[in-house]
Amino acid sequence: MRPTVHDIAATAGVSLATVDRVLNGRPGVRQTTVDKVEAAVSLLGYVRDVTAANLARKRVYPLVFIVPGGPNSFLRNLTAEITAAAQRSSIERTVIRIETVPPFDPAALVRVLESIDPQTVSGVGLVATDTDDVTAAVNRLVEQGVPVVTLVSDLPGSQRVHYCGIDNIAAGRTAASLIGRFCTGRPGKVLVVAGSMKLSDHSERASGFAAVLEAEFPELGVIGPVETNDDADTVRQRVGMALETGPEIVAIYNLGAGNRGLIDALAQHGHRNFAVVAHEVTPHSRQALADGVFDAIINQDCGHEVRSAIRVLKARADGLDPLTAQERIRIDVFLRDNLP
Amino acid sequence: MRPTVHDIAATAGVSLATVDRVLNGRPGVRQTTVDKVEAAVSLLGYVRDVTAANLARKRVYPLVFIVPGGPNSFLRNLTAEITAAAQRSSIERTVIRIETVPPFDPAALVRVLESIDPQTVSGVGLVATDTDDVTAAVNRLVEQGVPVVTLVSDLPGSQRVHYCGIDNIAAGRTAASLIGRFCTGRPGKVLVVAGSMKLSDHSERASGFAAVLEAEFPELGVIGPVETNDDADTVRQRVGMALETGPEIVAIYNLGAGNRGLIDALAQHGHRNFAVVAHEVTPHSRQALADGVFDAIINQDCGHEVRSAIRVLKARADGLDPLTAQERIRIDVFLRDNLP
DNA sequence: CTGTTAGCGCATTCAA
DNA sequence: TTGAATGCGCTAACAG
Repeated sequence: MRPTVHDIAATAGVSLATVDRVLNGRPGVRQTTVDKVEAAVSLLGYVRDVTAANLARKRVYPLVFIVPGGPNSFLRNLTAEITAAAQRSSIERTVIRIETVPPFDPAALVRVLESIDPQTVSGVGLVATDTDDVTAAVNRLVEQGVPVVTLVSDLPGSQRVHYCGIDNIAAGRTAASLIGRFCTGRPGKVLVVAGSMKLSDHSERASGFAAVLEAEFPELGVIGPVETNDDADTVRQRVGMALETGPEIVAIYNLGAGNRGLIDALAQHGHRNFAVVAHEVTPHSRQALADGVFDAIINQDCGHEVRSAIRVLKARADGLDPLTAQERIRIDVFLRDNLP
Repeated sequence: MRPTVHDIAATAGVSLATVDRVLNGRPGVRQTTVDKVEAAVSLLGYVRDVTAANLARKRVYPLVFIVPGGPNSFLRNLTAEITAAAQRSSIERTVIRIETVPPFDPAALVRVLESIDPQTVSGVGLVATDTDDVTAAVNRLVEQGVPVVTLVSDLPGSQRVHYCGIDNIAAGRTAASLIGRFCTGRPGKVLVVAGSMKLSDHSERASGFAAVLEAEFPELGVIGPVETNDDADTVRQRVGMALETGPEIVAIYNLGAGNRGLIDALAQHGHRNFAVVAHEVTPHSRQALADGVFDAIINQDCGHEVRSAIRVLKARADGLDPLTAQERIRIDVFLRDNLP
């Protein structure tokens, strides 16, 4: 039977209220009494029953998630996962609000961040654009005591308490290994397509990719990255142009969104045995993988990311830090055969 | 504010005790009263606060895990994860007992299963050998009302309530795709090494592998599977012999354990550019991947498996079924670059 | 068949 | 600076 506050009170020779004050670090207790209580705690090996505490306190965790809008399948899926989590709110004692902002608009992000009331919000998650104003706004919030986590794309220089997403440098390296192996010695160029180098996830993938390609597959060179703002039409145009004018292209790595455009361009071109690696499983990319148009998809499970973000935010709101092992988001590599 | 039992009692015009009886399906309530209460429940959209219920009931979940002993790194890691979960017992209201049995010994498994008291145990997890006696013992337990889940290796014909592990057919298919792509048209044989075809995970991997190889890479044939009982020494010997006598071997797929033996055999042989795919990240296999001896590792996260098993078992013990989406165990594909 | 009452482990008024 | 008493949402005796 694990010890309770009653046991602590008894062995320390004080009342429940005093035990509670010490446990929660509230003022108004003489140092000698504090010591007595703490002695009893460590003697009995007391650990607080968080569920009982939350019950007594009627604790709820008001959380805000800020997600870019727009047609991006992956982000829509992310939003859906947040909505699903919101549905489970009553059982998880959370109150989740989703704020949609225009994509690629740091100023809008900042505006929402600044509108957040530190008194009534116990945690914030956002898909960040890596710019100074956003970093500053995040830092301000953290300094006001509101834990902030980044989702999908990190804010490396900021005070955010956690990043819920994959290691994008490793993801880029993985893409390079796959493409290098799939080409097996055939010399040529790899066309790299990105959304925006202002997104830290995109720039990290690009650098990891280039590093491995240069070091391990010197027979392959890089064209790009060409930036498309994650717009499918732009992807289609830019890839189409590149394929026309660059007959030496043997592989394509799309490290951003807009896979639909890539698929269209490839179809128009009557694809000529390119090795193609892209990111994120969506209806389109899944079909392309099944059809053999894509050779591999690198994916992050945004359901995991959302659930992890919520766990981390709740834990930090209670002043404790969560099990990091459980919170690592994996780089999924999907071939046609292990698609879930 | 979400409704409580008090609200139900008030709108149904009955007492708390009656509400409780209806909610928990206890007998001794007139049908008309039951209806009244249920009407109130659905009217107010009541959902029970499980944490409060567990608090009041002093609920604990006594769980038994049955794991094969022996030197197998993966299984030792699995055991470690169960132990880690047991450490969190007090907070998760579980009481976890680990039973170690000799590996490849169905009779021992059956003996432990039969020793389990349905009155005092609320759930069982086991790494199963796919034999009739084990299936029968599992079915008996389930019929006695004890939920049983399989870990790592399933018992397809049984009444087990859930399987916590990867889709092994897909895993085998994935291995075949990787090996096929890595060999790129070079004809030859693939040596397939397994522990025992009595393990459903091994036999499923073998069949998935063979299917894809045959359909998509006809230039590659299969040698094996050779069975090693997951013993590293046996693996070393059998692989060594095969490499001596089979100069046409261009790739190796070890779908079982004993990677250490494989690594040794390859080293002795002065490895001649084989494509090598193995299962499970362990200290040895990780090193082999880093050294370029292995080309890919297919992995299952046994920490996830254990935590999933516990969630499922707890949920079933309470008569509810868990979110399946969250409980799917993924097939991890690790290259040198995305090793965690 | 139904209701009253006393807790589960903890937090929090309100007095002392 | 400390303690007694009440309640969070739910379950479980024990009465009626």
